Amino acid sequence: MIQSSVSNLPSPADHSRPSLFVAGDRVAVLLPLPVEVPYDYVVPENLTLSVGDIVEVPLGRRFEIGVVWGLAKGEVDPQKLREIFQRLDLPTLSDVSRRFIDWVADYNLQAKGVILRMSIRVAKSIKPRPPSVILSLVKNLPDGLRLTNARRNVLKVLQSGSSQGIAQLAKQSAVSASVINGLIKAGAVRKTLAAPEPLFEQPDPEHRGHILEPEQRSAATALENSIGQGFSVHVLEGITGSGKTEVYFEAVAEALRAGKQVLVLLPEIALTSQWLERFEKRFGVAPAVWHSNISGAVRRETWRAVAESQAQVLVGARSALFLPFASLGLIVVDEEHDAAFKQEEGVIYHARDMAVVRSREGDIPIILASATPSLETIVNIEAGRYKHIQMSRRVQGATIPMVQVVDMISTPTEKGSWGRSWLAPPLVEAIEETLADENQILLFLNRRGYAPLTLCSACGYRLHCPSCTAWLVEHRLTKLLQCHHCGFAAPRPDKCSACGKIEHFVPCGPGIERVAEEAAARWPGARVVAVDSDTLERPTAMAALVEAMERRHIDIAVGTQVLAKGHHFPGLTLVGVVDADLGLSSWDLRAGERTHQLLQQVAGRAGRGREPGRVLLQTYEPGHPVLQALTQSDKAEFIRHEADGRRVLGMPPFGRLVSLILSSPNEQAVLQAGANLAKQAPQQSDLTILGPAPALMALLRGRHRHRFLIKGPRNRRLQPIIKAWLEDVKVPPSVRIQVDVDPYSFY
DNA sequence: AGCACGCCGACT
DNA sequence: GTCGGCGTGCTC
Repeated sequence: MIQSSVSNLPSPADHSRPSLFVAGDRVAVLLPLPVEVPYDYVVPENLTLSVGDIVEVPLGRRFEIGVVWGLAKGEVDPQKLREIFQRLDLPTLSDVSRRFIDWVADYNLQAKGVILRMSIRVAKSIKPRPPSVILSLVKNLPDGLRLTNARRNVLKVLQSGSSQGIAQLAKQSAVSASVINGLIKAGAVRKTLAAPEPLFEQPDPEHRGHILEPEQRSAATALENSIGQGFSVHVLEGITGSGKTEVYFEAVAEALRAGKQVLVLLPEIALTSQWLERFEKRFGVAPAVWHSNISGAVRRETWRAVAESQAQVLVGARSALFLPFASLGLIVVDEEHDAAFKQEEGVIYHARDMAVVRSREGDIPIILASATPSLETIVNIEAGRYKHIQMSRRVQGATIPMVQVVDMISTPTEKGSWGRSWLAPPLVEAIEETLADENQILLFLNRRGYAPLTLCSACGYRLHCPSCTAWLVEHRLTKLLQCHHCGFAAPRPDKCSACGKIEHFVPCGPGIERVAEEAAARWPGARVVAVDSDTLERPTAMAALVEAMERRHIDIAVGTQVLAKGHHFPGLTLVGVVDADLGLSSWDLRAGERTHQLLQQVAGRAGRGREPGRVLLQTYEPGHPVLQALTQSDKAEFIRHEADGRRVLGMPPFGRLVSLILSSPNEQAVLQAGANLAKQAPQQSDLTILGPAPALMALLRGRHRHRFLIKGPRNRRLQPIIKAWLEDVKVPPSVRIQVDVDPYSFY
């Protein structure tokens, strides 16, 4: 849906103006702060700057880094102008990067500085990397050199070749650094400086070509041919197990041959050790990696390596899109349908859509890969804006799993010694057969913890979060009731605060811990694990789990979507979806589409090895179009149904939405602000404005929330209208207004 | 984002 | 009487 807005936006600013600035010039410097516009500064004596240079400037009583954005407009009181302090020895931000930042800020109605911050946040703490020190023996030892034992040791080590770094040589010769410094001073050892060692090894496009099947080969060729040919969007659609990754690796290889950098975006959750292993197998070395968990030093070196073209391939989560690539030649967005690409907090943007914009600004190809492309993407294919490559065969003879619906109305669960059951007889039977065959089982339930709700059996009081509109979820692992929205956690109270009864709280509904409890009770010999984001907190936990699965140390894994994405377990032949209806009821225009994608993905975990796979979906609505589409494998019909529904309502991708969320700890202030905005709401016949209304999550982290939803036709830019509206209305600063362009979640 | 300025509650 | 809480507003 980005495409249409791309075409009717003004073309990027003309950069033909002079790009060198000398002493006395006034330049605009964009700071990585919540500022809408660049600030003006004066270029000092002895400094020449170009657009994109990273500089340090005085701001108030401190210093801040910023980027030269262009010539100053000259509207600022000359009294206020201050001099740029210095140019930093960092790579210049490219024209493309700067245009991209401008575009993203405009489109998402965010302050430019905030977008810049995502690009250069780490630059602040980067010191120039010290050159590497090379120590070597001089040809003729100086006369009168006093040779001690320690000195002899050092010379002996150096005789076998030069050495790097004083500390290292000292260690090798078993002496202290002062001995080496003494030898340098005496002229026996020569110290030379060289360029720092590159930290990122170059991936080799010819390292080990994958043998592709004919369908994969022709897909790969189409992608390879797009490299170097300017902007294009290819959608690589292939069912799970069809080998999409190996296919787009060939496009990556082609970009490397052309000397270009490649960015691969994955949803955070799919960025796994298995993916990295596949990359290393194909290219000989690991790629550079970028996500929210990488630590300071690695982060800084990676940033620099990307900006200096040292790192040729970078794989990362959505924030990697804003890295200042010096010579980007290809972007791949894998699992493009995944809602995790939508950043929901702080700076709100959709990484897949912005990636398309980044490609267009850089005039390079982009590949969107998925087994279940989003409706937005499908509509773009049908309109001819995106090229479509389809793969419909699983590689290496693996078959497509058989999907079967378990109707929970006609085959209800039966009680057992462990209490209520969550597994209906047909699923129980399938599990027993699978256990007997010594194969593995995945029970999928997208609910963390033990029980999603706890209530008082005496009065019906439900335990809820004190600062959010949400139930507290019981976690037996930690023995705490937790709020999944704000992090509130407390032990279960003994006494009901409503009726005063003691010990009357009962868990309601299943989470993965509870299903695992049942499985362990039913099949005492089976090895059962429960896996959700809580149990995978340590970074090594996932790798350990994958290994345990591969070595068949686990029979039944009960897990949330952390288990459903990006993994390949050869021994897994049965997938049981405990509650296929979860997610269908929530009021969210993409609920059906998302559930379909998620279930398809889960189903794809089954039967990726030699044995055929089987999928059972427990549901109370066996006739629902989402489930019909899965059992009859009639995706096209489902998509048509989904598209028709949205077209009729003028919903995305056939219309545009912007959501405004007003929030404050003070409910009165929110109501007042909502009323003020409503009074001034733009009145245009083709716009629909809904609200203000309490948000679904009316209280979140102690803030009261009300929202507006603005709906307009697809060919209409809503941003200028919203911008004018928000500038018109004064809202007390205690009320925060979050603008969400193309909203995905509606809480 | 920082940082100062400002206006109201408990302290050496 | 001041110290300091964080609400508010500004930084070229």
